[in-house]
Amino acid sequence: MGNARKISMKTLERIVLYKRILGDLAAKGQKTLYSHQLAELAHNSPAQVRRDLMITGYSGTPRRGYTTEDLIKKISVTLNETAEQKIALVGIGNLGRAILAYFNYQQPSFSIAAAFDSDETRVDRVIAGCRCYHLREFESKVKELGVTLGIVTVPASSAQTVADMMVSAGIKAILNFAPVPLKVPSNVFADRIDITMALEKIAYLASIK
Amino acid sequence: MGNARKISMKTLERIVLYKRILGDLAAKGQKTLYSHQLAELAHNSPAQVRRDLMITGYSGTPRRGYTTEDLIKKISVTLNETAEQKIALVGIGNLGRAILAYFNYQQPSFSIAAAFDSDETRVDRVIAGCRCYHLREFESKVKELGVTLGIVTVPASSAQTVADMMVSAGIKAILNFAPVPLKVPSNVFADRIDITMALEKIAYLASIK
DNA sequence: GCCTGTGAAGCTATTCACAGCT
DNA sequence: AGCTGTGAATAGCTTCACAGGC
Repeated sequence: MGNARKISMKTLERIVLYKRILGDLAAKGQKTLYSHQLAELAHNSPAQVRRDLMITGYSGTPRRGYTTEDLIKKISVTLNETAEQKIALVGIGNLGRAILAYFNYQQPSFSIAAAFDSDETRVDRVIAGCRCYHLREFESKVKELGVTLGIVTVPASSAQTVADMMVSAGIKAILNFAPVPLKVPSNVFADRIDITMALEKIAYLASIK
Repeated sequence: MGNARKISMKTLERIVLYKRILGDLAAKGQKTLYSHQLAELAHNSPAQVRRDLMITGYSGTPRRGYTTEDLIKKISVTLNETAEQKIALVGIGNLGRAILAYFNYQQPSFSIAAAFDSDETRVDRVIAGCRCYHLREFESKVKELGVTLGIVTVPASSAQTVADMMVSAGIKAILNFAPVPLKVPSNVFADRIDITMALEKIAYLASIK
């Protein structure tokens, strides 16, 4: 589904950040801003900001800069945020519960439509407004609810199995918190957030300072 | 403290991943491996692996590849993992607790030395083996315990304040889970893990597939 | 033969610098 | 005067391709 002028991964990440920053500014009533202001808030350069915004097709006006609301809208369109996408989370452990709590009370733009676990003691209840099912119901629920995104918060040993289930249920992109890279077909996208690796990275950076 | 032949951020991230993969293989008894095997496990190319490993100074032998244990050791040295670094976590909410639980039972290589919160009802107890203190004790405890790394799991509104406290207590690197970029002096490193942004990114990637 | 290490090429991303607009 | 948008230059990263070793 694409008006997709191909966006690079790095630009994509920054644009998502710009959108959030702009949202915060808009909420505070700021109507316009310059590339150097956005750059300062995003911790990068004005040239970088202008270059990134080119791909949205939005043009600011010289002298007045960008109109906050218009730019937000243009970014949303660029990111194809027309249809709300639904999320399925698998792995109702500590981290899974934390993510459920985080989302369903402070993120309006996304919703976790259902959560799953293979442990009978964790299912058939509601956490932070989200229904929890046994993993055996995964495929049918995903199809019934029209889920397109998956979050994996199971231990490393079962992450790949869960990813395979997600792929065969038709999920198009996966966010994986397990400390292992997932193997998925090329029409599915898998990204990983690995807290231990992030710590090792900052530990190194601390050690050379 | 540096034998630091400058490592780029991307290489650093991959090397950390290699180390973990190698650790898993070593635990399974694998003694040697080739660049193409490591590449497959890390989802990148053999040339990339060999290029990355150059920076550790370790040489494999042609025909037999790399010796798992030796390579792990060499990577550890490259990452300056001589002195164990201690971590302070601030923000004992759902996510903070999940991280405490995750670490202190399955990560031997790091330890969260103390946790802090400004809410009186969350302090003066032990979670997953980690003592919880009121934020007012932060600086003295950090100095007493020799903490060098910080994890921020407070809401966006107080993240910068907490980061400032960390900086003035002498912490050298910060891992930030709050959805806002932190402003820190250039001798401190701040990295961010932003779950919402990660989701927006995969949502976009799902939408163009 | 089949691996490693690495110079060189190719590619991607960032920054510079300036014309054009208001 | 002071901003934007964008070619052109630079810097950074990845892949190619091959000499050298076992």
